[in-house]
Amino acid sequence: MANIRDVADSAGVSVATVSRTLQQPERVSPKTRSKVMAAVEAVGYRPNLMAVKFRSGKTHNLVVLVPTVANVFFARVISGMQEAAAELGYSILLANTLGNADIEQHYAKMVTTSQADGLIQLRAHNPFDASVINDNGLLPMVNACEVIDDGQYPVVSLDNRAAAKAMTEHLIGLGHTRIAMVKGPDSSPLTQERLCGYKDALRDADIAFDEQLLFPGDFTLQAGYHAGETISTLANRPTAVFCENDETAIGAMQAFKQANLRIPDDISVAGFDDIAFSAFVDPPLTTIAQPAEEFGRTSVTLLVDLLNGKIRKAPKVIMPFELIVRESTGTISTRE
Amino acid sequence: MANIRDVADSAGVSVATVSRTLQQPERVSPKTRSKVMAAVEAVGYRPNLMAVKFRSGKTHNLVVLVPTVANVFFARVISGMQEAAAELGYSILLANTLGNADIEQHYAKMVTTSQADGLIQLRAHNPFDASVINDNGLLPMVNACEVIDDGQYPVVSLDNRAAAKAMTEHLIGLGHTRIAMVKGPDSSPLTQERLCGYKDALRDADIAFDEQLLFPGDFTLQAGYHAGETISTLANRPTAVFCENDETAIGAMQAFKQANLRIPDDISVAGFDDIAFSAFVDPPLTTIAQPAEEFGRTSVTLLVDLLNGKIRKAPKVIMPFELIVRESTGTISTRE
DNA sequence: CTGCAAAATGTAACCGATTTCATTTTTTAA
DNA sequence: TTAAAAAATGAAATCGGTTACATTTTGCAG
Repeated sequence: MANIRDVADSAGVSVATVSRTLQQPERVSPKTRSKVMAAVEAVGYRPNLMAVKFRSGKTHNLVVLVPTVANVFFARVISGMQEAAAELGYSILLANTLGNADIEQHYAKMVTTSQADGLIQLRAHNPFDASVINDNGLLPMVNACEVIDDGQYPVVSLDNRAAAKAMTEHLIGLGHTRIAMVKGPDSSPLTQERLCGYKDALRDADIAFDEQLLFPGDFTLQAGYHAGETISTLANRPTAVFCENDETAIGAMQAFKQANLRIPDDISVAGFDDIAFSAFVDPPLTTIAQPAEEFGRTSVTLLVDLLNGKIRKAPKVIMPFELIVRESTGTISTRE
Repeated sequence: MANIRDVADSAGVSVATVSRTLQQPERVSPKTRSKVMAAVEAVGYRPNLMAVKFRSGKTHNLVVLVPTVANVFFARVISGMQEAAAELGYSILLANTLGNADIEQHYAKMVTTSQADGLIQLRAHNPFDASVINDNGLLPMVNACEVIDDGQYPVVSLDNRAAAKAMTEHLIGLGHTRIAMVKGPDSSPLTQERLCGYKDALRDADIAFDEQLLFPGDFTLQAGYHAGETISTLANRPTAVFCENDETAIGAMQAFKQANLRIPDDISVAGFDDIAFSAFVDPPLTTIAQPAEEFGRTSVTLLVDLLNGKIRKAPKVIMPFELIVRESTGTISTRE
């Protein structure tokens, strides 16, 4: 692989001149410039950006820790990140952690070992072990989607509580009073926040909260299906089910159909995220739309600002949500 | 950020000794070793891996060009890659190209500028421009899923023709003779290969190929829906529709339902890929399962072998497929 | 034509690790 | 006790760029 010295020799100039020709062409004479450019072509020079990054101490790489790229919502977030990163001259190092602490550690270490400038974490979990944090103070991290809101790091999130409340109110508005909820993992703050919003709405409507109407889930189709099966067989079946994400809702809908329940006549189903599939299931799913791509773009922008010292104290960005009413929710059937 | 010299000073040894302590502990005396380890702790040393990679000339980074991470099939492939890469000590640099040539170029250049050791391309397109190829001969690339089969690069693919033939035969076996096909982009070799398989099966069954039964698509839900709408209104409607991927099939199913067509009584629908959603739509989708994660794992393994010079000539790995018969395909309804 | 400022170019240090080769210290055998 | 061999350690080169500083060349005014 030809290096800058080869170019310099071939052009009969010094390496400094070559470097200048490529970085600040106006600083070299036109004659030299063309001589150098010709030499670059002649020897097939490609700069070793590893060397550049090493010397500059700036990698222009950003690590993104995503629980799973198989989650359609995250896929959209990532697209947004990629876009913003490209514009700002950064590359995304995507870590599909799959909930595996080792993988998470491995990629997080890229920041502490100068392989990346910063990190975006999409889970509510600090990937840096204590020793690192104590040694170096805060690390360049932005926390998005599912956040730890301790004011330490910049945060990009949704008002999940308000969104869940809005959805629950929508269901209440349709006349439902027995509204089940299929949760995410209890360890996830998302689950907690959305549960709070659900309770808020019930309280406001003077509907007693019933622990029995909560069903466990983990944001997968399978979990939704399983919850749906359980709910189908219930003696005093709820008339509406609010699922904490669309995958879960789609899984549950499938179970209801197999139990010969009509949606929404027998049971209303609502999701969260507005993934592409939601509009193409039968019936189309009522859900909460999140600006997923915008989450990604904002996270990247924020992180780059942080890296450039443009941020004093950790900002908290709350993204807007939108209630998307489709056909999976409706009034209680009179035929019951 | 503490560097190796700080450690050396703190421990009262040379940098060489520090390096050896960390790389080959058995080469230093136990006394020195503990002294150095203590110093490492004391100064909070984290090796600058950028420097290491620069010097060694090996980045242990692999670039992956994926058309879109929003495609659920690719999401699975990526998971497999990440897994294999982690095991082999490599990191994945994921480029969500979104069909954008600039992004593709940007990431491909990471290989030619020493920022990554190799590249995996999931599209049938050589991302390196001619100049690079001419200068350096073949670049370390593996082509997977949608491949350019010119024998230049290692390839990991499916026998798409055979798979499409198998699916078409399944439909013919159910009694269908008017079988529509919703294609992918015509520019994609996948489209071509699957179309060939479709024709193969028709020919074997002495069914005339009808150009009118081909519908354009681009692997999205929207395209499937659109094709489905068109097909619904056809005078001489086909009794089965073979879609070139699951997203398309799910989109088409939605259109059929809205046109009050029963699946599979009025029309059978088949997909390709066996994404997770396929089992959770109504009715569950008949499709071709591809070992997506295995695609990813194999691609990475192959690329690493290539990098280590363990490969003489470009191998061609054909992955197995499986016909998954669910409920979206059936015999023609007698009620017609 | 001379002198000086500005422009162009070159020399060499530097980034942080690894590694070769040289040197010192320790161990072993005579 | 001493010489030779082995082990431990250190000094310095190296990877490929960038850049501060030094030097040379050019341009222009007097």
